[in-house]
Amino acid sequence: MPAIRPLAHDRGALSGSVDSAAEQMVRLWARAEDVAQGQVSPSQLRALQAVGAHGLLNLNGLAAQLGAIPSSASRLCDRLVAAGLLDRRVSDHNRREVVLTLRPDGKRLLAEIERHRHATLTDVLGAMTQGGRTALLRGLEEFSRVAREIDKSSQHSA
Amino acid sequence: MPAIRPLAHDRGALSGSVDSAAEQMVRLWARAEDVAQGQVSPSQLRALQAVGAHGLLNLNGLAAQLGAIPSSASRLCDRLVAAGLLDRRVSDHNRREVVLTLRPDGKRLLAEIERHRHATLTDVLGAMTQGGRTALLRGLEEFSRVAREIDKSSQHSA
DNA sequence: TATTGTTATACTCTATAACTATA
DNA sequence: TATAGTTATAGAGTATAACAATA
Repeated sequence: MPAIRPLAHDRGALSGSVDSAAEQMVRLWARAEDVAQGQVSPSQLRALQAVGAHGLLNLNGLAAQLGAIPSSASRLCDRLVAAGLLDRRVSDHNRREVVLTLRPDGKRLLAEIERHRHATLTDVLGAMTQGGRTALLRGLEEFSRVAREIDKSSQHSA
Repeated sequence: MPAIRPLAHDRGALSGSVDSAAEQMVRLWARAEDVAQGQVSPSQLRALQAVGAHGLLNLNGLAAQLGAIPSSASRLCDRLVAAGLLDRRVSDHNRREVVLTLRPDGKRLLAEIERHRHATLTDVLGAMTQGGRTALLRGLEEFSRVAREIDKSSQHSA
């Protein structure tokens, strides 16, 4: 705790501005997933995204990614398999384990969301000034780098 | 559709960079709500946030804010009232309507999340360079302004 | 008759606990 | 015995449909 923090007040005000401005970005980000509405539930989508991000997962791994327990993940997979979006088969190396992979329709769904998110973002960026775009990119890149570092060090202390 | 878009490729690449950088910000934003885990479910939290943002709401209004139907909102309110976070009373002006307001514990919960979000954001901003902070603020403010405009005009066409 | 909510009913999501199969 | 998953069972979230109360 430094004895003198002359910028503390300004920094608090700045984070308030960033906070409210970031809200719009968060909203836009989340709305891309609306294209999956009617096809899969939010939970099912998170499961597909977890499998998509990790390539191969077993059931405990999926549960860990979702912050859920294996039985919940198992039920989720039941429905995703029934919907033809996910493949669940016994591992070649350990017959206790299952291996979860995306089926083509599952991959298509994730790609569709990503495409939609990218298109919306491109629209907004295209309507911004060149200086605004440059500033946003610079600011976000430093932000995400610093946030990752802080995240890492706080996990060590937890 | 303009005939010539020389910047189309660059713009697409830029939105990809912004996309991945923004992901970290979205994650940080969402994590603030983890402080409510164990107290209320995500759905209940969204309901509290909707009431908090609008001050007064009737049940149809809440359902509209949640993108749900009145019966679902009614059940949500049952549990929030039982938990002492929400107040549901008959309107003075129209005895068909109910008026939903936050109880002190409900307000405290939302304030706690906001405080946590603000603190995390302040930590990250404090670890950034002055130039990075300025760029981020400028970029986000223009982004959110433009995104709101596009949102508004797309609602008109929908 | 139209509007505002609530209540049955049913399906999904989730957790706990008990179970099977494999190592 | 420990590990990986699955299957009862139960509570919460949600929608449809039927209902009561008010305007």
